[in-house]
Parts: sequence; C-alpha cells; structure tokens
Amino acid sequence: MKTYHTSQRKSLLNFLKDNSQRAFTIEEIVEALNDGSISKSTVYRLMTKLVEENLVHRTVKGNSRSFVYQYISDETCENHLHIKCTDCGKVYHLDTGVSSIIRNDIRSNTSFEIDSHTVLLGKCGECK
Amino acid sequence: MKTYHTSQRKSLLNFLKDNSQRAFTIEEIVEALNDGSISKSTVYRLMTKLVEENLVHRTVKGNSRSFVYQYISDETCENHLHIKCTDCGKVYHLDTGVSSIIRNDIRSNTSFEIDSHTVLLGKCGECK
DNA sequence: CTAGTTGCAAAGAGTTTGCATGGCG
DNA sequence: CGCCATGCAAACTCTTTGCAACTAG
Repeated sequence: MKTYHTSQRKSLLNFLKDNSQRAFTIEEIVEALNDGSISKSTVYRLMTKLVEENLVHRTVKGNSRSFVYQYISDETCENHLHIKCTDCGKVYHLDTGVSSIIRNDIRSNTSFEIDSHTVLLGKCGECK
Repeated sequence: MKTYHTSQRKSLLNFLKDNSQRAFTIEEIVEALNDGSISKSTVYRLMTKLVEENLVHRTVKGNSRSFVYQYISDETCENHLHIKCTDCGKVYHLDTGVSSIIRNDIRSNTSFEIDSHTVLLGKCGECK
C-alpha cells in the first residue's frame, strides 16, 4: 500500500520528530496541532500506520486506558534498550553499555527474545 | 477500608493462585468461573482491589485494549524482576542473579527507579 | 446491626470504522 | 485520473459506576 505524503502526515511527523523526547496521547497531539489542520480520527489512523512503519513507539499511559506515542527512529534505537516511565509514559534511551549487559544476561539465562524496542518499566527522575 | 472475604473473592483468588503461571483477561476469568457464581463487574472490582493490594499484576495484552491479570505473591517477587511476553501477556520471573545485575546497572546509570514489579518486554519461547 | 460487596444495567472513555469527499502523484 | 487519505459521526470495546439488595463479621 502506497503512502501519500499529505500535509497532515507531514505536520504530524514533524511534530513528533521535534518532540521525540516526549510521549504524547492522541488528545495532546490533536491539541498541539490545533490549527484545525488535522482531525482526531486522522491522527488515530496515522499513528497506527506510523507504528506499523516502525517510526513511532506505542505504549500505555500509566493506569489509564489510553495509549501514548513517541517518535523513535530506527538508527537511534538499534543496539540498545529503552526505559519507560510508568507515570508519564515517556521513553528514554538506555546507553549501549547497560543495554548490552542486560541483553546478554537475558539471552544466556532465558528463552526470551527481546526486540530492539523492548522497554523497561519504572519511574523516571521527574515523576519520582 | 476493610476487606470482606466473600465467596466471590475466595474463588477468584483461588483460581488466580492455582494458575499463577498464566495471565488472564477479565473475560477469561469470568468464563473460567462460569458456574454463574460471580458477575463480570465484580471481577472488575475485585481485580482493581487485588492490584491495589499487590496480590495481582496488571499489564496490557499485546496490541489489544484489554488488560491481563496475573497472580504474583510478594514473597516470590521481592528482589527480582519480571519479563513479560508481548504476545500472550504472560509474566515470567527473572532469576535473582540477572535481576540484580540489571538493577545495579540501571541504578548507577540512570535516575530511574525500578519497582519490584518492573517488567521487561519481549517474546517468550512459546510465542516465538 | 452496619459497612463493605454484589449484580444489573446504564454510562463513560478511548478507539475504530463506513462513507462520501478531497487531494497527492 | 486513480487510489489512498481525510473528516465526520456513528459504532464498538473495554471498563467504570449508581443503585438497591445482600452478606460477612
């Protein structure tokens, strides 16, 4: 299926890239782009596509029922893990050293296969 | 707030304890106890309480919007982490050795505080 | 007795989808 | 032009809640 680079897709992707250090709910994204240039259902549909295209990471926000989305480029994410705050949903990158130790330990001790987007859960410094 | 040990609570807790190696959706729990002895809304309410009481672990099932619940006793969970399959939602226990290495690495390298129920995400052996 | 618990049905939050219109390539 | 994308509103799914009846302690 082809991908059309519509104005909605461009502005959404720009916003996510420019704020790749934060995770956003759909609501927040729509608000942030609230020049009326994009509808909520389009944001939902685009996020689904972007997740499939591996441009965006989708996780669950805290105890709520809503999802949060964060831009994650493949290059910046290879070979290391991520750590996600269970409160704000923000995803941090774990430096390669720690990640490889964890990876190796898990590989040699379990039958689990951890993908490159795997996430550790915890409370980040700000939310503590 | 007091806790009443009703027949519904007892049978639910027994079921979860007896199947602590699996994670269940509310739907599955209601079905498993389908002698009509407990209603769905009671299961929802009890699960919420059990999570608060730290007897049960609540995570998200794969890409779906529903939660899965798994019995986790405090004693068996202290001092080690868990690893959750992103496919089936099942939570495994990581042996203490690996866990403490991971914990120490994260403690010394980030400002994150990982709680005792923290979870690593990946695909388990069965789902691979 | 009396406060917490249950079941039912209705409400709520968040997400998905059908359909007609619009716009990229 | 043809096909994918968009916007709207309605449909859906899962979860929560109000209320009256019930029950453990």
